[in-house]
Amino acid sequence: MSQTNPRQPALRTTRTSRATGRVTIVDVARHVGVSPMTISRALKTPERVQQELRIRITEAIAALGYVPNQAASTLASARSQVIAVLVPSLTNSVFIDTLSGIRDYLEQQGYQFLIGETGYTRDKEAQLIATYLAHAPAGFLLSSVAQHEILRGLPACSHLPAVRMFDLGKGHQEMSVGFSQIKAGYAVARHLIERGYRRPGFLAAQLDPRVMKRREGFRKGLLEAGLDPDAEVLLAQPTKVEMGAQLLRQILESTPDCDAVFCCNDDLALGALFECQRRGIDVPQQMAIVGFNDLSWAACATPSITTVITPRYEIGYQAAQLLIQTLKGETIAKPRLDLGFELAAREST
Amino acid sequence: MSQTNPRQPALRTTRTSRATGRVTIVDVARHVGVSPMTISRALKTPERVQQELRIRITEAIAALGYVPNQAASTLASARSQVIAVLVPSLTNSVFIDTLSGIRDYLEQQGYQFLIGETGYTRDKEAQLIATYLAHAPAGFLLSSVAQHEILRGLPACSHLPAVRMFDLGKGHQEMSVGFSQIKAGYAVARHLIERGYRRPGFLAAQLDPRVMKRREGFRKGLLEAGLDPDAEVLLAQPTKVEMGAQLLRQILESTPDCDAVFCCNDDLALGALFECQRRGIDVPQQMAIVGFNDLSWAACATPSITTVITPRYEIGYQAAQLLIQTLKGETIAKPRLDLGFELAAREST
DNA sequence: CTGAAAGCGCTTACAG
DNA sequence: CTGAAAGCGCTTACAG
Repeated sequence: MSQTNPRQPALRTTRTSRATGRVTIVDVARHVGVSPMTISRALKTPERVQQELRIRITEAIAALGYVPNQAASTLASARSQVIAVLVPSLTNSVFIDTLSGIRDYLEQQGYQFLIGETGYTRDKEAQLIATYLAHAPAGFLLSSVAQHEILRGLPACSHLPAVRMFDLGKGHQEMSVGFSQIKAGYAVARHLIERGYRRPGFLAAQLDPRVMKRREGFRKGLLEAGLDPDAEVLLAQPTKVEMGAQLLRQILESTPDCDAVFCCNDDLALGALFECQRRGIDVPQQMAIVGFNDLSWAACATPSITTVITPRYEIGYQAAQLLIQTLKGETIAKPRLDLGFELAAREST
Repeated sequence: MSQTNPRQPALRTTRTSRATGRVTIVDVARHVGVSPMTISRALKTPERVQQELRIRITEAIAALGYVPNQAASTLASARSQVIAVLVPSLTNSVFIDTLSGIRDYLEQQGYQFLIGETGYTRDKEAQLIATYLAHAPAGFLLSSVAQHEILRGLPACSHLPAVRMFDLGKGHQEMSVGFSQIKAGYAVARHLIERGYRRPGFLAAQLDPRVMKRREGFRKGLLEAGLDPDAEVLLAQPTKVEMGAQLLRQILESTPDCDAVFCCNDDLALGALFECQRRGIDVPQQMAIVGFNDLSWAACATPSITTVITPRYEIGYQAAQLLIQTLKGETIAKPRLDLGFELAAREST
């Protein structure tokens, strides 16, 4: 250990005992003839390195096939380039679009992301957050209030930035990107009322808080118009197309004079449409159908399905943007982004 | 620096200069009164730590709220707990089920995964593989031949285990989990022929290698039966429901006597069904429709859609299992897992 | 603009 | 079964 000759064989042996064989920043530095620190700078803050040197470093990196070791970087800087994203469900295509938005923004910023599926349960959410903490994520993109609460309750991550997606936060304390679920439900009620339907029902599965807010807005609209809001069938099970058929059968039994249904998502709407076709119920003459989200089939179904177009991709993109801006220490003008929604009136109503 | 008194303030300052405030393995060790090494063992190989000690350590970890630092672990061991998964598309629900399978297995094994969307282009695949290398993934789960080639071409990861999903490898050199796309296409042809259709067409978008293999099998079946295999419309664009309608219109123009269509996936089949309904073409009397994958709507459409049930979840689960077994150094009995498929004959044929 | 030193929090490889 | 030493490959915090 007291030997100082760099060519000393014993030293080499010692250095090699745990060698991984990977090309490191030290190899690049040696190749160029500068210190490792300069390589690090050329990578992170190129403007602080002489241009001529920068070019030689870039060439050396390519020549040696150097790939930075993220683990070393994360350990040394106590900051990772990983964002933890928590969504209730991957099976639900709704969140896939949001993930695409997140990915597109994070990719261009050099960040990676870890996707956690919470399955709509609080235990699972808490467990996932704990797991992800071990990866020292730079921040969180969440999609429920519960997640926010859990995160803030953990001392280890009370400082980590988080953005809530899909619904809007109360005030400016938490960042959020989404739209008003209540207003969307209300808009659907208004649409049906204006088209003259007098006995609209509500069909829902997977009763997460957002679905319940849509219901709240829908009921409000019906009540305001003097209509009975209690024609509804709610099931806690996971949503799938087939369940739309089942829910339609159920509401037809409990409310035989039901003339329109607001399905809490397009999968259910599709199932309801198929069930109407199967029973020879004419849509929209005998039964109007409204979906939610504008998934790919809504516009091209026969008849085309009236639905609420939601800015899913944008929610992901802008939530990611908000998070990265926060990480960079930029000031956030609007920590609460209402991206709105649009009701697409089609043949099914 | 030569000071040895542990309470020496200057030393504390030095130690604190880059302190992250996180609870580390050293804190836990101090709390229990053992060396950090013992804590590490209690976590990784508990059977090598005295039971009484193990319990005290577990308690200390809970009391202090210790979360292991993955970056440090990865750096020290040169092995991460991250698996890189590359799929062509997230929008396609087909891969979502596979991701669920992957997640379920990896989660129980304590692994995380990074998802990359290759978008069916080779450049993107190469770029993603390079990015993921920086995270020192323990292995790869891939879904195309090109990915395998790229990976094996990079010296940095020629040693990393990889499993190919969806189709089967040639020999035993690479690990693969999937089924024969050619046989599946062939089975669809046989089914249509047996039901008496004489002019079946093939509709496809997103012409990836797997789609082309289905086509190959389908054509083989038609040729064997003495039928003309050239009634087909192929589009390179990404697949979506609406395109099914468009493809049906096109084949009706190019092949007016077409009496059945094999759509390369269920999205296209749904769009084709809607188009038939729109035009008043009776399914299956005037036009039979076959899809692929058995997505949720196929069974409950009106009429229900004949399709090929593919073991998507299982493919993900077993591919992950194969990979982890390899990482653990276990011997792999069957590196090439044919999980098969099943043709579900329904009302649309 | 560039570099020498120290440290991030673990695990490896030995010793005992 | 337990521990002291060294090292993984970067970045921080200073110096110059």
